[in-house]
Amino acid sequence: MEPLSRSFFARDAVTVARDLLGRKLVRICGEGMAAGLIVETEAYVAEGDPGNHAAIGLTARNSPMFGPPGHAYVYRVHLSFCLNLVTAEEGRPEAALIRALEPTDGLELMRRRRGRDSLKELCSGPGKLCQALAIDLALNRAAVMEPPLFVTGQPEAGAASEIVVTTRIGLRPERGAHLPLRFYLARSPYVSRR
DNA sequence: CTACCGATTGACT
DNA sequence: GTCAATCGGTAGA
Repeated sequence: MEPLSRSFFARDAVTVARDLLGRKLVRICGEGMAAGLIVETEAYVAEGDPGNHAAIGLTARNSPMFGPPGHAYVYRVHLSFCLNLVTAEEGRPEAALIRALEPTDGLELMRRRRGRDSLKELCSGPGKLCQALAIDLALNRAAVMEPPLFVTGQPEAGAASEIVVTTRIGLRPERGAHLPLRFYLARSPYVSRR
């Protein structure tokens, strides 16, 4: 299936975050392919969002968010990595955080990387899926419209695509914790939290 | 240089 | 539910 191209990402983060649900995130490297369906995302927006890393202005870390859409913004938090897909337009820092996948391809590879057997423990969190797909700082700023990392497929249709909108995970109250910017597939058992 | 702290996870009560 | 691990980004002296 064809990777989604620039125009998909060149929209506001909320629209992209919702539209990513049900599509497939594919990671290819020397060890093989690992992939899963995106079942949970969050949006970080340019205006009125103190939880956005870019809310403090341009820094060395958040600079990928100020670049063109369709690229990865990968950062470390504690011992984990998080993958964001930059959206909107250059100079307007918005991104969609990938929070959980339903594992579909390369299950044994992901099990080995995670050190867990259970399907539900492979990609049910932003740090978990980065470990399962071998995503780290080496992919920061990389285009996500071509191998080794890209998104493909059509969104789920019908009842399976029912979307729940809630508040984002892990933000302190003053960082916009009340904003309805988290999205997940209502019927998926692979989301990080309910 | 130091101090603080986080868009997390896993182990434990 | 609670809490520690562990490291780099950021601000400030």
